[in-house]
Amino acid sequence: MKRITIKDIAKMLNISASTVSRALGDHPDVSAHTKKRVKEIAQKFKYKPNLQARYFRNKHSGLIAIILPQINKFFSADFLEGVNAELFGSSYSSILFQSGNQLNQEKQLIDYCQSWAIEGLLLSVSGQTAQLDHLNTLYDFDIPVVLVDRVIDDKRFSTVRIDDKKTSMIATEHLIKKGHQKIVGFFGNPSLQMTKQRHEGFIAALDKYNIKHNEENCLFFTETKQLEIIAKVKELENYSAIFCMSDELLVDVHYAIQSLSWSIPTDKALVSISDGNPPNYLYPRISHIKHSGFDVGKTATHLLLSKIRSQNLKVEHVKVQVDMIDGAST
Amino acid sequence: MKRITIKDIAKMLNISASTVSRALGDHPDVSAHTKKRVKEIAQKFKYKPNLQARYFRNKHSGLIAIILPQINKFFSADFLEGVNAELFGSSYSSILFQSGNQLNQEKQLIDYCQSWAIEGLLLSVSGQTAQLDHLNTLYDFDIPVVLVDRVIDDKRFSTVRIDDKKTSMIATEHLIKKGHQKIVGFFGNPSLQMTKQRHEGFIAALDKYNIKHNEENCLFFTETKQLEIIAKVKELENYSAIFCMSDELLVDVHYAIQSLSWSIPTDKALVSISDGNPPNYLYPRISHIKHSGFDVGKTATHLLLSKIRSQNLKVEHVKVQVDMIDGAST
DNA sequence: CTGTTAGCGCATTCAT
DNA sequence: ATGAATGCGCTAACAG
Repeated sequence: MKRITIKDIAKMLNISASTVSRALGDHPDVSAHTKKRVKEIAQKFKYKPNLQARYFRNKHSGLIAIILPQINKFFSADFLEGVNAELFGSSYSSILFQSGNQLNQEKQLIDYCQSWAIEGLLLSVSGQTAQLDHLNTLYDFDIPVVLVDRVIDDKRFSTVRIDDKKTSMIATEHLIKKGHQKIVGFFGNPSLQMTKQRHEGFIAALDKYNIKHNEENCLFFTETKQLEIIAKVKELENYSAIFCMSDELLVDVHYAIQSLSWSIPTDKALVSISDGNPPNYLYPRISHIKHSGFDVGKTATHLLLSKIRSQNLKVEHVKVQVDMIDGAST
Repeated sequence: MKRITIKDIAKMLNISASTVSRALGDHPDVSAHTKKRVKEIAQKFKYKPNLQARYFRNKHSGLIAIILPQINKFFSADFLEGVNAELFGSSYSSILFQSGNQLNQEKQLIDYCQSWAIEGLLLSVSGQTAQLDHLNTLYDFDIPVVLVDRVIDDKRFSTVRIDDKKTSMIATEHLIKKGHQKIVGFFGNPSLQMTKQRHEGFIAALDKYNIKHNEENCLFFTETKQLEIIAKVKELENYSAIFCMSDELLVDVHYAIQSLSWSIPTDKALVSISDGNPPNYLYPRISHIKHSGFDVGKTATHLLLSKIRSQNLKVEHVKVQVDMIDGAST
């Protein structure tokens, strides 16, 4: 069966295509009678407007693109839910891509997106991305970009994320206030700005309480390899508490602790920055700062849509609210 | 700055738009000289083809839609990775929607997708979906649909999933072979066909070994509420082993067991059908049947693309390979 | 209230 | 080897 178009309806009723278009759009100029006839036919033959054609005609694509390094289990799922929640009913749809955490793929995808005539982009940069020259064209063509979560400083683009430094500072202070002095921090890819800032916050908290530290207090993992992490955890007998900057690290550290038959929080206290999922099914519940992917997604999308709609070109840096959630791990 | 079109390039070079179009497409008829000039200008002014226009002209949208009940942490992320992996370089892009596990939203989205002139659909149905009348139009218009994971029997549509019954049978047998006779099964929404089949497999395994059972052996949870699950687990002193049909259930059951200070596998053995993630960071490692979302996504997308490209209208029911992975929980 | 015309960007005839 | 003309489906300006 063939898809029916406005023209087809027009022919059937011996009226013009524009009248059909207007009738379907409930334009006030069209008589109730005509509207009724048009809508009946439309219904009967399952007419669906062709959005590609409509948007094309109106010179806007109705598409925004999302580029993530990867669709990982923890943050991304919530993030996408947030984006979708905000997009629902907005007349915009999202096309989703993953850069595989590689800069050259990220570049390719950004090019590709532009061919799709996207009207906006939500970007979480790859671990290899150090600056944003590959967004020049988007900027030149006034296509709004909102950087999320993993961001890079660039005065041209708005960002939505948590206050990484403050967040990890709070988490670390939480441990200190519980009486811990020997604290070790687990961090991800050190080339990411997010990692740098979470690291800074960790150090700042230690400094604030005059707790001595050196390089050994901070462990970095470019890729989270469970075995490597377990090996490291084994060597932490002198520490009484562990800070994890992400869920990826948390789950492996937690596993390591359990496999060593250490108990939480007696032998090792544990705190994490997390999307809030693993802390609720790891035992005991993990004290964490909730970094809600949903909120980041929703907020970023809201901002992006407002930019698209109002040509709001003011650069904003939104810090999403975080909450400290007390578990039994500290 | 304004985006440049073929026409603009044509004007700049005082040649016709069709020549530019051909030059950009490396059509053999165009002289090397012209090609060079055209490409230089294109590069200089950052020309990007407008895919919407191109696809529109060629009467195909280049879009496939993905509709999931929700983008949950466990299965969906891997699934989307699989889809994207297969789509990469395919000249197709995906638009992603979530039905919120509600039939009316699912219907709305399917309508909406058709307005996008999608060329194919990957659908995992909502928990409320009992039959597939709302796919009639897609079927009538020859738009291929592949049902994934959560499927519904319908002779019109291909499916990609695991062999649910066999899978849970194997998992249950695994427990039985380890000497367990008192086994309880945790199941999700009982209205889903997936749940029914996993339940059947569970029962079949018990029957095969002449293990008596009744309704109390099988617990169903329409929504996975941790508290409810913990309460149930508490009552399982007479059982020596637990089967979980999904990761969602596994993590909560595991938490419950730990909170009761029962040890795994001594007090309770534990086996699950899983995407393979939680089993690796819960302690001890959980024996599970790996239900790879990635494989399902990749396979389903591959099938969908083949249907789109070759008008392959044969209905196929693909069962994705699963592996039993021995952990320390059994 | 309705019809005619035109054009969004592109690729494909059919010319030359 | 290049150009002119056409139309994909839709809507908006203009005309009546």
